[in-house]
Amino acid sequence: MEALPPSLLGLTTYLLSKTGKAARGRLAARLAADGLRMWHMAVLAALADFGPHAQRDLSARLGIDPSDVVKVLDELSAPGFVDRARDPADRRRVTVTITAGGRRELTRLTQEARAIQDELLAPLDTAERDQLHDLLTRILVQQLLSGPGAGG
Amino acid sequence: MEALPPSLLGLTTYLLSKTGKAARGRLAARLAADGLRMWHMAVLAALADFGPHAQRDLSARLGIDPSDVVKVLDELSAPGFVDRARDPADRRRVTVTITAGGRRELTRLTQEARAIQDELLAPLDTAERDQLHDLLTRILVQQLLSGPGAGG
DNA sequence: TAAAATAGTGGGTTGAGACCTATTATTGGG
DNA sequence: CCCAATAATAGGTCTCAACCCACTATTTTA
Repeated sequence: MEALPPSLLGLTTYLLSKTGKAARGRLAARLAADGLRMWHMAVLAALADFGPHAQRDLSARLGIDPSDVVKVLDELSAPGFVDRARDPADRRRVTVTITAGGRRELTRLTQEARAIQDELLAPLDTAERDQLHDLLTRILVQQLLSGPGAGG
Repeated sequence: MEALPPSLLGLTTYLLSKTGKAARGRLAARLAADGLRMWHMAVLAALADFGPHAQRDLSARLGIDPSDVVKVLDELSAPGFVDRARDPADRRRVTVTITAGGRRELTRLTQEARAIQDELLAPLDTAERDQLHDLLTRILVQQLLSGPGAGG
């Protein structure tokens, strides 16, 4: 087994990048089996957790370009995972709502994500998994604060 | 501040993917300032840590396609970071060696990677950073064993 | 009520990364 | 000595993600 360069393995940045890629890759593979990608799951999750959104609000919440939201929703509404309805109060807006089928799909995807997670985190015991989750959460929170809307 | 969906934040897979992307993104940005990408740094690190390689060996060690190695080396030899010399013992092979300039560049890149790391891991204390590094290392090691050359 | 701003949409571009094939030079086995 | 395998190389393809601009419909504002 050819070893990877210690210069790289010593960098947490590199480890994060590499394990993150593995996580993303596995998740993406499962999503692809349903013809979906990452953003599809994120949009379903946002709609399930926070209720109906105008497309613009989905864009803002998830940090995805408005024109890309359109495309993702096109693909989510085709199999009936979301409903798009013109907002009668402001007819420029389209209110997006998750359907029962969409919720079922999200549940399925979430279960599969947990299965992937169990494989990925196999070398860690429960306490270590919680620890990892906590550390990553704190990093991400800081990212969100210092990143896009910094200084608020 | 619009919150991200808890459905996603509860998945370690998602956190890994997200923080990994942040790490990769920041590192890539610094590399891009020197006209380099991830693989350039990985190749320099491999050459610095393990000495000269035939291109095929670089390909095997880093898990990068042989034809992509060619392109990366083209770009590393232009600024003089590596030397390519035909192997006299087997004239099909090209022995790639890192130059003094290449080592200097790698040192610079590594320092910048550590600076990025300090920003990224700012919310964690030293013990927590070590802990994170350890957890990620164990995940990655398992990845490498169960992944490409599994069952050896 | 005319002009400016906003929401959604369609149709692109770009860059990275992974992968694939054909070609040339060289080596080693039959 | 001929053939198969190997090393490097050139020149592609494909997907994903992240943008960006132009256009239409609608609402808000001055």
